[in-house]
Amino acid sequence: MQCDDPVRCYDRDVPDTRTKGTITLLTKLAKVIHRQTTEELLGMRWKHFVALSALNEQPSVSQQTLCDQMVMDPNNCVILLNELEAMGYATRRRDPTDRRRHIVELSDAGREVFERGVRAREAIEDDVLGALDGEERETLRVLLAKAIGD
Amino acid sequence: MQCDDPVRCYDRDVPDTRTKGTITLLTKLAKVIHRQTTEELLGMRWKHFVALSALNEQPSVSQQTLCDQMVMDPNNCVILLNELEAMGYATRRRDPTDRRRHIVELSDAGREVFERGVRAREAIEDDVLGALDGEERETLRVLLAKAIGD
DNA sequence: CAGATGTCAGCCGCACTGATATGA
DNA sequence: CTCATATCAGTGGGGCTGACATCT
Repeated sequence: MQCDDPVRCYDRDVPDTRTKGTITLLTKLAKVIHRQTTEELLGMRWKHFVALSALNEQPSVSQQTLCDQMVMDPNNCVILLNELEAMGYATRRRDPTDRRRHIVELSDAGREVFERGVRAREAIEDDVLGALDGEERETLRVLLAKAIGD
Repeated sequence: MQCDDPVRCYDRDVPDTRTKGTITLLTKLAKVIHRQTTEELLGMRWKHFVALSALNEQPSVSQQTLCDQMVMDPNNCVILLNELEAMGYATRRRDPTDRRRHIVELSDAGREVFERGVRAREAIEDDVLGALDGEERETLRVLLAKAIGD
C-alpha cells in the first residue's frame, strides 16, 4: 500500500463528510448568494429587503424582536431602521404600554417595494439554485426553515 | 380587533413562501452559524479553517483556483495565504511550468490543526442543526453540495 | 502587444464592544 | 436601585475597486 496517509490519499470511494461539512457548504453557498444579490437586481440592499420581509410577516413588532429575527445586533439594527424610515419604507413609534420599546411597522411604500423585491429574489433564487429541481428546492427550503426553527 | 397583541397576531392561513424564500432562510442560517463559530471553539478563524479544508481536498492547487473555490476575491486571498504561511499551515511556491502561478500546499502542521478543527466544526454543526435528525442533515448536505456544484 | 496571475493601497458595509440616556 | 430598551462612538475584519509588477 503506497498511501498510508489517510488525509492526503485521494482514492477514497466514500463521500468525505470531513472536508465537506454541511455548515461549510452552507456558508459557501451564502457567499455565492451574497455575490449574486446586487442592489441593482433587488431594487434595494439585501439587508433592507430582509427587514421588509420580516415586517411583512409580522406587521407590527418591537424593534428588539425584529433585530433578533434578522440575527442582527441592536446597534446595526438602529442604523438599518433609520435608513428604512428615511426611505419611507417603515415607521417607528413608542409602545404606549411600555415606553422603552419601539413598535416598527411597514409603510405602504415599503409594502410596494417589497413586492418588487420578492420577484427579484425569486429570480436570484432560480439562478443560484439552478442545479436543483422544484422538489429539491422545496425540500431544501423546508429543512432550512426547520433548522432555524421557523 | 380580535388580536390584542399585534406582535403575535398571525391571521394568515397559508405558508408564506413569499416572505420565507430559500435564500432568505439560507442567509439567515449562515448568520447564526457565523455567530456560533468562534475562534475559541475552532482553534482558528473560520476563514482559515475553510482554506485548510479546501487544501485538504486538493492538496496541490493554484492560488486562483483555491480562491475561487472559497468564493473569495484574489485580494483577500493573498492576505489569507500570507496568514496561513505565517502560521506555518500552508506553503506557496511558484509553478515551474507557469511562473505567474503560485502552487499552494497544506503543511503537516496545517493538516494537524485541520483535524482538530473538523471535530470542532462537527460540534458546531450538531448545535446549529440540532432541530434536524441525521437523515435530514444528510439530505441538507447533499442538496447544498448539489446546488454549489461540488 | 494583449492577457493572465498575484500583490498592494484604499474605500465601504457591517459586526461587535463599550458607554450613555431613558423608562419599567 | 435593578433591569430592559434604544442609541451612538469607536474598533476590526472582510469585500470590493483600481493600480501595478511579473510572466506567457
